[in-house]
This record gives sequence, structure tokens and C-alpha cells, in this order.
Amino acid sequence: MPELPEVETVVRTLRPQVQGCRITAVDVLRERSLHPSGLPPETLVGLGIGAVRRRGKLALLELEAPAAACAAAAPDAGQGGPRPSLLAVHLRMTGRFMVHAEGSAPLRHTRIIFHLRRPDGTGAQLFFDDVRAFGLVFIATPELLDGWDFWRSLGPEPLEMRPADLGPRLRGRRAVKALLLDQTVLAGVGNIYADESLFRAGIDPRRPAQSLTAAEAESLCLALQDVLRESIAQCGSSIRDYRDANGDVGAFQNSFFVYGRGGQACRRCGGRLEKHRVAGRGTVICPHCQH
DNA sequence: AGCGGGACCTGTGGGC
DNA sequence: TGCCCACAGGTCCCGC
Repeated sequence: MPELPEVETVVRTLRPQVQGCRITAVDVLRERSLHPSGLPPETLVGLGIGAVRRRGKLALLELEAPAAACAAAAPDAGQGGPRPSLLAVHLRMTGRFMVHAEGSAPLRHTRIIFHLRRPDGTGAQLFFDDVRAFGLVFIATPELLDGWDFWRSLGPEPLEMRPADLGPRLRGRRAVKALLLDQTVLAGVGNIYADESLFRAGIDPRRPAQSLTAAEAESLCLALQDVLRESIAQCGSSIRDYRDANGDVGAFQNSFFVYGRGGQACRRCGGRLEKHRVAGRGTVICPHCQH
């Protein structure tokens, strides 16, 4: 569920709560929620949280060494190995961030707790909760991050593309929906926004990608950008689990044309929406509006 | 190459 | 009411 608009909303709501805080301790309640190639969690202690950004479906928390430690640290001296410079977090389906008061007990699905010290000296706890436990926190240096195939091969940001840029990326005979979901083609699109953008562009998700004309690819790119922007403006879509870092739900699920509406009436033509399986995913299509 | 299917997880909802 | 199973979703990995 957290796709580009939801991760963007998480980042925007998390930023004012954690930027400028210092990490004082980390409790890992589920080891497998850490990316195995990352640095150990102890290396986070003492670092400050700087910029909070998004790339594709990843939330990125930049880390800064405190000024005092900077001055004291000679290269390769004391204190052991490398320091992480960022946290890369993939929420997958049910990952979520919430800031709790100091001393709060873990929740049923809390996987990692970051103990924080705010600039004003008060304490807080950043919970990484994840019901399905597919989410991943990567404690990284730039070098470690670049060693992650998923990161290195991420495609362009859909909202930063020119409409004419999509067409050349839609090569081959795979279903066009499969390409929209492929993070090396575009970064950040998941099942919801693939289905919604294909409906808006009037394109059948099952069509081979290479069969799209340049004009169709361009209208698909514009439709995708529209749907992503509209969703961000409404703080994303909440299907069941998704919440932003304030615990609030999004509203864009009320604007869906097709996602989750199989068997219901098409909002555009009144016909019956069909449910199919495309690229291994549940896919809703209006046979009258999409060709 | 690209597809399907299983694995990873847990909660929900439909059918009986 | 209760049980079972399908399903949901993103990514990786395997085999065809």
C-alpha cells in the first residue's frame, strides 16, 4: 500500500517530528526488519537526524554526526568501523512510523524503536511498526546503499519525468502494467496507481508495452502524474493499514475509479468493472473505457 | 527473456 | 458461532 503518495505523506508528516533529534538508543525487536547488509544498530547512537526525504517508495532519513564528535574523530581512529549516514526505509505493505512519548511500551507489531533526544532536551521514541513484517530498515553508508541492487537500479521519479520520457521506457512484450510496477522502469508506482493511471489514460493493462503509441505513452505519463499529485494532495490512500506519521488516514481511496471496485459500476460509463489477474496482481479494468 | 509460482507475513472477510 | 481458505500487497528467488 504505501506507494509513492503514501511514502511522500509519511515523509512530510515525519519530518517536523524527527528532524534535529539525536538518536540515543535503538531497540531492535525483530532482527529481520533490518536489511542484512546494513551496519549494526549501535552505530546509530549519537547521530542526529537531518533531512527526511523520499526516493521511489523509500523513505530516507539522513544522519549527521554531532559537531563535537566530528571534531574529535580522526579518520579510521578509535570507535571502530564506519558510521552510517542514512536510514533507508521500505515500508512495503504495512510499515509505519509513529512518534511516541518517552518510555512508551512497544505495540503488538513494533519492530524497531529509535530513542530520540529533541533539541529542547525532551525525549521521544520513534516506533517502526509493521504488521506483516515485510518492511525493511537499511542502516547505510552511501557505499552500502549503492551495493543494494534495488536502490542502484531504481528508475526515474515519475513526477520529475517529462511526458515524452515514458514512451521509450515501455519496451518489450510484457504487459504495460507489469512495466509500471517494475521499479527499474519507474520508481514508486504500485498496484493502486498503476490501475488508476491506466484507467484514466484509457489503456488496457494487459496490452504489450511496446504496442503503445507515443501519444498513448505520453497520456499515460500525464495520467500517472495527475493521479500521484491528486493523491499526495489528499495525503494518500488508506486501504486498511496505511497511516501517516501522525496516525492519520489519507482520503484518496474515495477517488478511485477502478482499484478495489471489481464488479461495481464504472464511474465514467456505468458498465461493469472486471477483475483480472495481470502481472500476478489483482487488476480492475473497465472493458468499455480501456483499450 | 519473461513468465508463473512460492516464500515471506498477518489480518480480514467470505463461504459453509 | 466457528472454522478454513483465499486474498491482499512488494520484492526476491527459483524453475520452466
